[in-house]
Amino acid sequence: MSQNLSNLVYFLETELVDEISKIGLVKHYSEGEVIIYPGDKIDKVPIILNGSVKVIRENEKGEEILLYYLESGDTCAMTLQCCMRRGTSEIKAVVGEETQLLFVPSEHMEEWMIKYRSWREFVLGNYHTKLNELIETVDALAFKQLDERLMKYLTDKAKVYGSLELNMTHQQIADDLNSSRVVISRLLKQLEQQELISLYRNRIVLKSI
DNA sequence: TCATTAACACGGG
DNA sequence: CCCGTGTTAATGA
Repeated sequence: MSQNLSNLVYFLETELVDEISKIGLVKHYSEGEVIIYPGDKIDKVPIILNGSVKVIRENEKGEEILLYYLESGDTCAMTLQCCMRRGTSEIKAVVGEETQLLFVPSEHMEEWMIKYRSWREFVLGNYHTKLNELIETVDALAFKQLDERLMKYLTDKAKVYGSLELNMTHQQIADDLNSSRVVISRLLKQLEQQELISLYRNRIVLKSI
């Protein structure tokens, strides 16, 4: 396990990796499982060993928007921030595909931030990339038309799964983008005519990322 | 004007 | 067959 982690986050000090492997707890999740609900008390920091996790913001009506994905070697910036303040979660975390998470009790966070330069870099690096992804998402929501959002959604998915081939229905996409299937079907058809994608039943193939 | 809802036919798996 | 897909018409924001 510690081997697994040090491969993902190669610059962590060996001393730190030892410490993590001593107190860390590995948990396995399958697709669709909810790891964190809004309002949950956070006392552990997750690090993604493999798979992918969707970080989702929910309003009071239960409507959702996808903030960003977490992938191997990522930690959740939102959760970390919760841990440091000993707060509750503002977000929901759902497993995208089969995932292994490494949990580290949050009481070590402050100490590690001071003690380990590599941990600081790891955390700040993650903050940086996730904040940028969040800005991209905000841009897409605020400024882009649905067709551009759809294309971003498809390429994001392709990146997360590491494949140009996506197995999902138009309805699922419509749900994720808070739209209707009619619109998604029409836009996908347009993208196909622009030769950006190919459409099949339950399957969409991107020409490139 | 453009999205959503409902309705319907087609056909792939 | 079942349901995902492609379209259309009516309605609403």
